[in-house]
Amino acid sequence: MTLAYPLTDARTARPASALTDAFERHGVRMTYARNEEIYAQDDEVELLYQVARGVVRTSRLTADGRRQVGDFYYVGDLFGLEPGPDHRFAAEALAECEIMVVRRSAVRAIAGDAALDRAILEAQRLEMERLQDHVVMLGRKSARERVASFLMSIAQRGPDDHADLAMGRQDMADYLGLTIETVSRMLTQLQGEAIVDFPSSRRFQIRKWTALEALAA
Amino acid sequence: MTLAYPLTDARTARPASALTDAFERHGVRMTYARNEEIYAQDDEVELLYQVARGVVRTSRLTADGRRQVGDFYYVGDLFGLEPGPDHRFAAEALAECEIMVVRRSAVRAIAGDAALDRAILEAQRLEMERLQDHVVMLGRKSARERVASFLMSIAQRGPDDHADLAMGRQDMADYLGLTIETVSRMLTQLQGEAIVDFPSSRRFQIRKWTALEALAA
DNA sequence: GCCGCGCCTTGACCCGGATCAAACGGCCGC
DNA sequence: GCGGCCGTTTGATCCGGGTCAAGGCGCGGC
Repeated sequence: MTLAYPLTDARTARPASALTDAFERHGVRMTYARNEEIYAQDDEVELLYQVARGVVRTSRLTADGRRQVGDFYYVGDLFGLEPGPDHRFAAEALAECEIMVVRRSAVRAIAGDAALDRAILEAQRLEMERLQDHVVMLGRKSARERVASFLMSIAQRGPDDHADLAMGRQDMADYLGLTIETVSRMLTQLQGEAIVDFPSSRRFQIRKWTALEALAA
Repeated sequence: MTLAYPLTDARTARPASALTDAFERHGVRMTYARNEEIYAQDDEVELLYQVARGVVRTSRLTADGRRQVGDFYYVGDLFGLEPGPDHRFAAEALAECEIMVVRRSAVRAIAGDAALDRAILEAQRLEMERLQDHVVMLGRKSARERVASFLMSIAQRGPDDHADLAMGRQDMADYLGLTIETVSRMLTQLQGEAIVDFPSSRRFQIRKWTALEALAA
């Protein structure tokens, strides 16, 4: 993802500096290569993570190899906040990433840091709301609607109407509960209707916001 | 739901008495008729609820009338724990219910009640894990697998292998992201294979646990 | 008993999305 | 510039589950 403006948490639209400070003071900066695993499914939950550069995806593999992507995390986002004793989703770097990492115990030790506390609660809230939306989407939306919702949510992150997809078609498909072919077809279809425009396969622009909004349902 | 054993929280297998006490002291007991709304989608979050009798379902309606059921809550379960300022799912009584209700502010006032705090955290953890499982199910499982998982999860609640469905086929379908006809067909199919047995439409017994487990994936 | 009403099941058909297969296109190494 | 590779698109076909339309069945009212 290209950073169009200074380091802020795009999801809360609040400066992330207080949070970032806490991570700088108490945490470690790690670098992960493309597709490298940050933590595994069933790993013990003991760390808290923040994206400093790059994009992260969480995913879960079923016994027979089907994959469901949980979510994507961008610069400033906290992740790894699962409430149970171990991770039910793995986390991987979508592209080369820098991740700030702190131990849960360190978090507890510096509890009272109001900015950090607020940020964690806020991240948990977002996590849950996105899970709820994900359930509704997977349970009740058509392929076309899922793809439209996805493009909307990406586009809403940036200030202008041009946006970059950090992930490939397979990751989109596994997030949306579809196949790669269906995702591709829906994109072609939306482009054919001049609702969106893809100058390249990873970059797009929304041409008809209202049409896309109506589809996203 | 028929109570097979004394009032305990079936999901945590811990006696619910301490929790129940807190609700008795600080809360109000309410009665709701079948299909009555306990809180609405978009209502402000201000209360905390516990099922004392009956079964509750949460659901969300899209603009064009499609419905997704979030989850079902049984005797002892806490619900209404959404972290945002307002409810994204409504809650309704599946059958006649008694619900213990306390204000969030009262909860804050008696914070430090260790049993209550633990119970709330535990309920939040369960909520999130069930959302995660729901996402994987809706994203990546076939109709047959979804129905099988659902029956498994119901059966696991009770001590014996006979179980009652508190909900009708439409509620199951809306939980599983299917239609009522598909749910019915899958049940007939599983019964045809002697994996489960339905002596009546709301009561069933699992005959081949391993087969069902394999299906539930 | 018998009717009526809700809920559930069954059947026939259709369609959206999966599957299988091939072609396309951007990008990197040479 | 030219191959080869990987990710994406496109095409043809299939099939799981949705849709539409009848029955069946249990239950309560009369």
